[in-house]
This record gives sequence, C-alpha cells and structure tokens, in this order.
Amino acid sequence: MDLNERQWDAVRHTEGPVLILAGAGSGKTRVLTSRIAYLIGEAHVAPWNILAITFTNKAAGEMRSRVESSVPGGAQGVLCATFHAACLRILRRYADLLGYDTHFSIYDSDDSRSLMKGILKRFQLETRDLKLRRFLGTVSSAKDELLNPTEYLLAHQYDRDADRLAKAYTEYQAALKAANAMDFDDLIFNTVLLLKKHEDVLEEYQERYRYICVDEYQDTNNAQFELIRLLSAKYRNLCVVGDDDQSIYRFRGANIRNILDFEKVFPDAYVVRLEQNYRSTSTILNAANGIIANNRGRKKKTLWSDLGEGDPVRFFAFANGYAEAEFVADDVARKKRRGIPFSDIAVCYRTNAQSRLLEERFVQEGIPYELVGGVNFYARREIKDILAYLKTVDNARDDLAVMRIINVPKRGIGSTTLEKFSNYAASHDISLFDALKDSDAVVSGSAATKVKGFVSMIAALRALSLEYGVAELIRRLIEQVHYIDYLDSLLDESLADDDENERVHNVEELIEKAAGYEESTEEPSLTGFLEEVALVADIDLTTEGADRAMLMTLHAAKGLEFEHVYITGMEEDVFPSYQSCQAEHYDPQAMEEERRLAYVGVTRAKETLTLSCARQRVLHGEAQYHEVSRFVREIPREYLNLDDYD
DNA sequence: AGAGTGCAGCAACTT
DNA sequence: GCTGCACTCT
Repeated sequence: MDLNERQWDAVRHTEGPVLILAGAGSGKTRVLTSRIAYLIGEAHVAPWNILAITFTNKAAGEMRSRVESSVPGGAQGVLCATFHAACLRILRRYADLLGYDTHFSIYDSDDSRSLMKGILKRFQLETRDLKLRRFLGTVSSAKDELLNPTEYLLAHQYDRDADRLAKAYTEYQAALKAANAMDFDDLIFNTVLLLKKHEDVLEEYQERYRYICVDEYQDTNNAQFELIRLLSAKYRNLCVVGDDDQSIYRFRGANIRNILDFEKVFPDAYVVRLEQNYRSTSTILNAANGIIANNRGRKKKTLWSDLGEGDPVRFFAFANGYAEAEFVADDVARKKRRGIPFSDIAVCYRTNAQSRLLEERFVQEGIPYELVGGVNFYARREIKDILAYLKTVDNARDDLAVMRIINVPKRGIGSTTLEKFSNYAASHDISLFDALKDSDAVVSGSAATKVKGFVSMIAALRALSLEYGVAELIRRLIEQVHYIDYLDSLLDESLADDDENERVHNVEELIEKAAGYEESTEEPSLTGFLEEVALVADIDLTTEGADRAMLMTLHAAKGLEFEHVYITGMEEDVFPSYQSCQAEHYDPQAMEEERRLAYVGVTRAKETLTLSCARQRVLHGEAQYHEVSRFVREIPREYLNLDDYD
C-alpha cells in the first residue's frame, strides 16, 4: 500500500481516540480502508469487532468491497453501514424492550409529514404562523437533543408555542407507537435510549464493536455523537474522520462542534492532519482555498497538491438560464469530441429545480446523462403505493400504509366511510386495520361489503407472502388489484399512445429490485426488503459503468470526484441561496455553510472546473435578476479565466 | 357517498 | 411543474 507518512500514522495508531482531519481529496477513504485492513491483518482484531459508519449505503458498500480486496476473505464480519442502518440492526433485535414489535415499519419523511398532518388536523394545532414545517422541525430537533415530549416541554416551557408543539410531539409519538413505526430520527433516538436504559445491551454492543470508525464525522448530529460515545465508552477505540470545511448538513442538525471540539471531549485524542491533496490541480485547490478562507469558525489547514497547475477555472456569465444550459450542453459535447468520456463529467447546482433546463438541453443534443436525486425513486407515487401494500401485509398496524391503499385503485371506499373507521379505531384503541375487520359494527350495506373485500384481499396477500418471495408477491398483488390498469387510467389520453407509461416502467423496476434483493441476500424477507428500501439515498441508486454525464445537487456530490466539473447558477440568491442571504445578518452561520458547500463543489474537480451564471432566471414562475455569486469573486483572480467576467 | 375537476399555493439541501 | 384541497357533479 502506498501511503504517505501522515496517512500511515493514521493507519497505525489503532488504540484510543483518533481524530483524522482529512482535507478534500486527501485520500481519506484509502486511509480508512487501510486502517481496517491493518486492524485485521496486523493488529489481529477480529473483523466482527469492527464497526465502520459511513454517510451513504453506497460509501458503505465501497468500503466493504475495498476492505474485502485488501484482506481476502478476512473482512466478512466487518459491519460497514450508515448510522441508520447500524441502528436498525440493533433495534430489530431489541425493539421489544422499548415496547415495539420487531417488525416495526420505518416512516420516511413523506410518511412523517402525512402522520403529523393528520394530528394537526385532529387536534386543531395548526395556525397561520405555526405551520406543519415547524412542527416537524421541532420534533426532529427534539429527538436530536434526545428529549422525549415531556422533557421537551420541560426544557422549552417558556418558549412561545411550546405547549402546542409539545402536544403535537406527544400525539405524533403515540401515533407512531400505535402504528408500530419509527421515523428516521427515532432510529437513532431509540437506539440511544435502548443503550442507556439497558446496561446489558449496551455492554453487549460495547464488547462487540471494540473498534469504531466514523466517516464524514463533520456531519454527525448530537444524537449520533451520543450513540458513538456510548458504544465506544468501554474500549475507547474511536476513530473519526472528517473535514470541518465540508460540513454541509447543519440544516439537518449536523453539529460542526462535534469535530471542532473532539479534542475537548477526548483530551487524549491523537490528531492527524492530512493536507496533501491527490485529486485536484493546484489551481482548483487554490480557488477552493480562496473561497473557504472567508469563513471564520474553522480549523486552519493548508491543502496542497503536486499535480501541477492545470487550466484556470473558467467563469461564464449568460443572459438567462436557457443560454447557460445551452452552453453547458455544448461544452460537454465538445469535451466528448475531444475524447473525454461523458462519465468523467458532472454538472452540479444548488437546488434540484435547476436540473430541468439542463436536462431539456441534454436531451435535445442527445447527451446521455444520469440525474441523481430529484424525486427519489422510492418516493414516487406508484412505488409508494406498492410499498404500502407490502407494509400492510408485513405490519397491519401501519395505519398510514392502510390509509394510502384502501382506496387505491378506487374500490368505492371514500372519505366518509374512512372517517367512521378512524373514529371507531380511535375510540376502541385499535389499529385501523383491526377496525376494518369489524366492519359490521361500523357501517352497513355496500360499504361493509367493500371493506370486507379489502380485508380478505389483504389476508390473501398475507398468505401468499408466506409462500412466495417478494418479487413474486409484488407481481401477484399488482395483478390482484389491477394496478397496471389503474396506472394506465391515470395517463392523459393525449399522451398515452406516445411514450410508454413511465409509472408502469417504474413498477417493473421495483420488481427487478426485489428480485435483486432476493438474490443478494442470505435470508430474504419482506421485512428485510422494506427496510433496505426505506434507507436508500438517491446517490445509492446511481449506476456505474455507463458512459453518462452526471447531474446532481452539490449536496449529492459530496464524497465524489470527477475529472471535469461544472457548477451552474453561480448567482446571489441562488448560490448562496436566497434564505441564507436573508439570514446573513442575524445568522452568519448560514452563509458559512453555503460557503462550505461551494468549497465541497469546487474540490470535486480533478482537472477542470467551469462556473457559470445567468443574469436573468425564471424562479417560482417569474423572471428574476441576480448579481454574480460572491463565491466567484472570492476566487483569487490569478486562478480565474476572466474572459466573460464583468 | 364517492369521484372528478379546477385552482391555489408552493418549490433548500436529505438519512 | 406538482400536490393538496375545495367544490361540483353523478
């Protein structure tokens, strides 16, 4: 293994707390994998005593295969997983200690939203200046602070609206528990709770995971920090890797202090700085350094590279977004003609909405591309419908799932009938599905018949689920409910003959994914499939190998690298975003986070970096005019090609 | 009682 | 451009 001096240092220092400050492109993944290989091969640590936490499933998979190839056959037992996946593993074994059934469902953000919406309606908690968003945000940050509803109220009793927020939090948790479901934050929160309440469980996992590595440590939140603190408390072999300059998830509760204060919490921490960059030209690196130097709260470091100067960073200003998109597409095509594969190229932007113009232009010019993000595959309506059927089969207490599919496709069970059943369920303290089973007690006549039909259909599917695998179950259920006909009926007739129905295509893809899951998993199960599906990120779904340019947000680009990178929309109020520009005066942190995002974007590029802006752009349906982004101006002029600047 | 239609309101980043 | 909701029609 060819590692530099510092990297070796980080690899060999296996015992005790270690902080690796790894600048962008400094070979941190290589260090982490080498370290794990070293633990197994040289320090003779058993693979199953190692836990490696990564940010995405994709990163976890890459790490697993890289460890596997450097320690052939020896890396089997290493657990490489995201925080959420690692917690899920623990909870599937011990959730009963917290009063959940181990088949609990996982609610994604959409599910959380619907659930909360229902609660706000039922208890009339929503007002003009206290909206759904704030309720959800409050619950999420309460869980991050590890406060249950009672503790939350106690800690925030003098805050405005605290009583209503606490009420919503209480009811929301009660509803989740009744539905035998956990949201994303619960996965962490409940694991911490479990470990704190049950010393024997804590001890089991402390013994198990004697060596813990955490990647992208700058993006951990408070609850996640508490989790690893607990797990590593006994053996104290905690190695965290991160770069405070790349902390870009503050909005989601990431606490940059976790990395900045690591040495305060672990005074005996061994600190390694990786400052040699193996990715970018010095020009690109200097541009990045010029930008990030404007931030105040950061650990000083100086990245350097010996990969040569390379080309200057290019900046182009266009009259509008169309011209910008046209340029990017043309320029990508030009690169291709010069022999550069599309797959070496990424186009990044601040918000997903910006992808549309680019996509249109790429399609026109016949440039193959892959869009990362946008509407998550698993968030699409047709996919959520099928998954709701599966969830209902797997966990009948999941009211939200039942609610979603009871009248999809239409089977004549409308809102009035549903309301009766909801009330019946609430007053008898049973799940919606159990209420449906009591249909005669709630409604009569045709409504009762329809409900009975639904209940027996689910029962039949449940029987099928014991007999068949997930893929076959899906095939049979869509046939049973005539789901494809339903999807076709959704299409506008004018469009119908043209393209084939994309939703149908998505459903077929889901079946393929289910089949893939069954092949790649030792003991496939419906629960297992549902959880795999619940925790995937957009970036996990990207396909490698195809020669396509990548289109993605700057957030999604984190951890990736490309020979040629374009960043579009370099405009004030776009990037930096409108919100952060507004907040600038009372919350300088917001602007610093935008700047870190710019730093992340710039440092993705290996050979060339192209920035662009549009003087005029249509946002929210109206034309807006913007100045050139401050981040462009922060790049020292000597590294910038100024042909079209000013 | 349920289904279909039109329109307002909204649109950061994401496990 | 999309979703959720209120209103009207069957």
